[in-house]
Parts: sequence; C-alpha cells; structure tokens
Amino acid sequence: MANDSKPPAYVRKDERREMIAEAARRLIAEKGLAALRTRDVAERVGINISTLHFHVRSKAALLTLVAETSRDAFLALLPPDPSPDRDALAQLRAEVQAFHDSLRDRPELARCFGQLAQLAETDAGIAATLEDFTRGWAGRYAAIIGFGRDQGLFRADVDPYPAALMATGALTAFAPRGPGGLAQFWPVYQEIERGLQVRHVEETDDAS
Amino acid sequence: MANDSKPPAYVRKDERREMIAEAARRLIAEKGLAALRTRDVAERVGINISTLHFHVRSKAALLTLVAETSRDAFLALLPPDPSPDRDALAQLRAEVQAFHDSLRDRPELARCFGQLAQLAETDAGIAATLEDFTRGWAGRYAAIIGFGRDQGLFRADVDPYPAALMATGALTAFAPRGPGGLAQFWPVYQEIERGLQVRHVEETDDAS
DNA sequence: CCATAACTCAATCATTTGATTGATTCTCAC
DNA sequence: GTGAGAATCAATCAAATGATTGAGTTATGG
Repeated sequence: MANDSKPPAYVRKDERREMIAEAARRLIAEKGLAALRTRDVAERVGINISTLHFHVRSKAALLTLVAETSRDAFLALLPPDPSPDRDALAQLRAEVQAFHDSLRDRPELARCFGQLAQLAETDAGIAATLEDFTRGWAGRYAAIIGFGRDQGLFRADVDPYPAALMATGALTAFAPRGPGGLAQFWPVYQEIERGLQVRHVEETDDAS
Repeated sequence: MANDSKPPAYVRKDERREMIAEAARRLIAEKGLAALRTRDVAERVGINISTLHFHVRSKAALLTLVAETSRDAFLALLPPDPSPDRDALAQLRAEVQAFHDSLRDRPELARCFGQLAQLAETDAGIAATLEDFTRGWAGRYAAIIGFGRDQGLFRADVDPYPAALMATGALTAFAPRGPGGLAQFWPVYQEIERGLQVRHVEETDDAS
C-alpha cells in the first residue's frame, strides 16, 4: 500500500493545469484575489514554483485559466437547456436548484467569478470570458421566463430579460458569503417566484 | 491668480485622511483591490509615501479607513428614513432613485463595497463595517416593503426581509459595471416593482 | 535497453512593495 | 518674531513576489 499517501509525482500537463486551476480557485475564494500568490498555489498543489511556471506561463495566464475553467465547471452543473415544451416554473426551479447546489457544493466557482470581475476592467480576455458567461446564464433565465409568460404561468406584462437580470442578480448576491449563508436563499427565491407568477384572486376592497 | 494650479502643500490631518481615502477608493474602483498600492495612493493624492504613512499607519488601516468612509458617504446619500405614514411605493422609488444616482455620480462607493467584501473573510473589522451597512440598507427596503404591504399596495403574502434582499441584491448587481452600464437599471426595477405590487384584474380563462 | 521528450526542482534574480528613519519645511499660538 | 508641534519628503530597508536558469528525474516510443 502506502500509495494513497504518495500522490503521483509526475502528472500530465492537462491534468496538472487542472490541479493548478483548482488550487488557485480555492485560494481566491478563501483569501481573495488580492492575496493570491503563485507560491501559495504551487504549495497547495504540492509542486515547486518553477513547475507551476512550466505549466502556466505567468500569473496573468493563471488567472485566465482560472476564469475559463471556472466558467466551464459552472456551466457543466446547469440543467438541460430551456425548452418551450416543458413547464416553465419547473424549469425555473430546476435552474435555481442547480445554482443553489453549486453554491453549496462548489462555492469557489461563484466566488471566483465575483473576484475575477475586478480584473475585467483591465484584462479584456477575462472580461470576455465573464461577460459571455453572464450573458448566457441570464439568457437561460430570460428564455424560461419568456416561455412561462407564453404558457400563462407568469405575468403577461413580464419583460423576460430584465426579469432574468433581476433573478440572477438577486441570487448572485449569495455567492460571497450571503446574508446568513444560504439560509435566506429559498425565501428570496420564493419572492422572485411569487413576483413572476400570475395571481388569480386579488381584491382591493379597501380602496378609498 | 495661479492658485488653482497649486494645491495647498500643508493640509490638516483630518482633511488629508479624507483625501487619502478618496484616492484609494477611486483606485480600488478603477483597477481593483488586488492592484492597490500605497505608492499609487500617495501619488494620486500628490504626497510622498512617508507622508501617507504618517497619516495612515499601515495599508490595513488604509483599507479600514476606506471601508468606514465609504459607508458613511453612501449612507449620506440616502433619502429620509422609512415611515409608515407616507406612500410606500413613493418611498421605495425614492430609495431606488438614490441608489441609482449614487451609481451614476459616485460609482466608486458601490464598487468599493464589492471589492472590500473579499477582505471580510480575514479582517473582522471590515467585515463588521460591511455587514452593518448591508443589514441596515436592506433593512430600509424591508421596512418600506412592510409598510407597503400594510397599506395594501404590495402583495399581502410578501415577506419583507427576503423581498428586500431580492431587491437590493438585484440592484447591487449593477455596481461592478452592470450589464450594459446602467441601461438595464430601470427595466430591472420595473420588474421588482411589478412583482411586489398587488394586481387587481388578472384572469385565467385558458386553464385546462 | 536507450534516447528523447516531458516533467520536476533547488537556487537565484530583479522588481515591487509596505514600511521606517531622520532631516526639512510650514503653521500657529504666544 | 519665535519656538514648538504638525506635516512633508528624500533616502533607504527588508521582505515579499513573479519569474528564470540549469540541472536532475521519470515516462515512453522504438
């Protein structure tokens, strides 16, 4: 035995890069992007700094790698693409459930996005990666909300894209240590859902 | 004349600290917290590094100063405190308008909060400053929404605090260079408002 | 088995960066 | 005016940090 205590010393480039990205992602989520040091990343992976630089040219390249792999990892957690043929409310709930689970099981992902956003100001590549992701993600919500409106489940006067920005924006607020962790996640979602749905019997009997 | 080209060389401690905080705030908003250098702050203020350290003990103290002054500056921009005696919808709109204007006129403030959030993990003082602010800010929305419910303007089944988190979360998403700047700000608010308000005539005539 | 490529590391560099020291200049109460 | 305190700066330090060099070590195709 004694092979579980000794990870393989030699690892293929692709796999090593993934290990490096994962370590960097966690460190960013833990201590913040401002405190990210290439040395710390190497140490967490269990390799020498020069080995890290062999696999990832520079710190900027490392951040690009983190952005791309985080985006891919996050997208892989999403449910099937929106469809007009399925119940929109169920699709919305599945979408939100997937996001909730990602916050619970892989909090580094969403936190990384928040941290990397500050690089978007100066790094065009990261900006593109992030914007593509954000647009695509909100786009899924917009599609579902549009289907729900057409299905008569959601308000007829709902504007899908702004409503999608509202929903994703509200939920994104839970990424960086949400108010009381995830305790308020579902109550907040309940408000989103109630706000979108058609209400059938609502009377104003005390109007002056 | 020629007094507009030569700022006073000697400035009182309080004022200098405010100048330093303002410069740091802008730099954080521009290049991100990760790229903040005490040298750059001093340069922007137009003073020597040692002068900066004379006024602000350390970089950590600088960040604490930035957090506190940003909180104060932001709170000073808010409308009068919520009241059950005034129209809740008008109060909500005033609150959102104030936030919108702060994003437009002093974007450093909201951006700084986002950047400083990453320090909350390790710095308890900054964490407290930020959390106090967030709780208080969302609390205003919760109060207004509660009043609106009691006034019959908002849904009877609205849960004020989660709804407030939904609203502030959705609007906060515009702080770090929102999707297309502030272009989508009011459409998103429209969705929030519609979601909160009571709807009077909504029929389901195609139910199966 | 061997040679080549792929991977790893110890040692080191050149800058950057937060911070200090001690001298200098300005302000203001008296 | 003048002296004491407040504010400023040039010069410098020590540590941190991104990156490189060149010499090992391991895997793999032939």
